Amino acid sequence: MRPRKFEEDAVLALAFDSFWRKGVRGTSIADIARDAGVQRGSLYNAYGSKEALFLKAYARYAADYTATISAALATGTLRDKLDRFFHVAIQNFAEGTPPRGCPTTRGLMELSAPGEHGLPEEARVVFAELLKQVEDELAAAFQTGVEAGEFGGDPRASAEHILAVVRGLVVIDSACQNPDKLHQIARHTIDLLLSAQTGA
Amino acid sequence: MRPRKFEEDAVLALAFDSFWRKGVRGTSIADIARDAGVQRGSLYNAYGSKEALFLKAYARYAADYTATISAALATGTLRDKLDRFFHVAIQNFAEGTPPRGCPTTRGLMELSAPGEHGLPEEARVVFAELLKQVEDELAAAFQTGVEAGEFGGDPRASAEHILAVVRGLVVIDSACQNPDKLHQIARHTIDLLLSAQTGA
DNA sequence: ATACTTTTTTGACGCCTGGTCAAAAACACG
DNA sequence: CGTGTTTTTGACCAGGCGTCAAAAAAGTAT
Repeated sequence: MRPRKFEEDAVLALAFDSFWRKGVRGTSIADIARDAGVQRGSLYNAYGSKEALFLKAYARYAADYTATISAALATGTLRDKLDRFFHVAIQNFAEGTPPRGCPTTRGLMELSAPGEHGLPEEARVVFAELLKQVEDELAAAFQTGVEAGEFGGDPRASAEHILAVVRGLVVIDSACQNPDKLHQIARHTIDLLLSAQTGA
Repeated sequence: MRPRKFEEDAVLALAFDSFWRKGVRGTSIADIARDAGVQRGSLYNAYGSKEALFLKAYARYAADYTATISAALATGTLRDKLDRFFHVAIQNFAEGTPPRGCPTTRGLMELSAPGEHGLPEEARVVFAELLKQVEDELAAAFQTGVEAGEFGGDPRASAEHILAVVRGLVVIDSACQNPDKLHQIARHTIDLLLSAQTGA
């Protein structure tokens, strides 16, 4: 056996940074190879394809992201949790100049029809799992709120609602580049959910 | 002068269909040229670049789309309007097998940083205009609702909220391919907005 | 130590894509 | 019927993904 000459984790981090900023289709293997000081062929030998490399790099990101979300939903009142949730979610994609955007959302829009060239079905599953996990954690937070008498609505429906709004914020930010507006919408969403169904 | 040999409108329609299904980066000029029975060079002569061709094709789509939205918001109670709005919006991107997705949302995620290769800043402006127009029409519908005593919330904030949810539905659909879930979320959103702030 | 095995690395190759360009062809107009 | 303008055409380039066979490097067994 011969060991890898390059730092696998460093390459993955570096590659994902580019995928994050420019999308999968927008980044070339040659870019990654140059930045990493590695030959293109080595990357193909190690990962097989650009899409496979992306999936491996995305797994690292997903673990980080869900950990951050979990932390935001760990303690405090339901309102505290939702405030922090929106804060970290918005920060994740609205950060940087220009903002990096959301790799999950961008990835979902880069999915290709079967047979076409692009992100494979496998990627859809991975993206869907991340969304599901976030939704589940939100639902759990609402459920806790119900049990604590803070909330009277449907936990599942509310979680789905929040998830939709957050995904929408990603898209809206790409169009209008105005973080304040995002936070306004987030605030309004929280008020709507908490005020409407506190007594039910 | 020598007139164009190809039907400009037919080429634009054909091109946009491909952009819609596969994204701008995912469609090649060669594909469009082959489908249209036109030489690649002719397209470059007529439009200058793939991005410019997309922008021209997108303008046709945008006019159609906003007309559809306007029609949905034209008559009936506020609830009727919102029901129809979500219906046509969801139909627009969830139709087809596989669903075509939303060209505006996909386009926003294909925007490239200045200097990079991809959809230019000009495209962002066009996308933002479409979103703004939809938001304005929604706000007007809410405003009418306020004047008719059907609604007691903030028209602008409510319009922004709806817009965010719809954009989110596009993304969620890409991940989970379940139109029923989309309509559930839409229904929940409408109920939330209308029930919470009817009396205020 | 030396040879063998296994894996990685390397660099050349093929094919596709966006884009350019100059020459040829087609049309309108005087 | 010529003239001039525009479109069309086809060759060309750079850069992108992916492949492959040969070379190099390391572990392992003798």
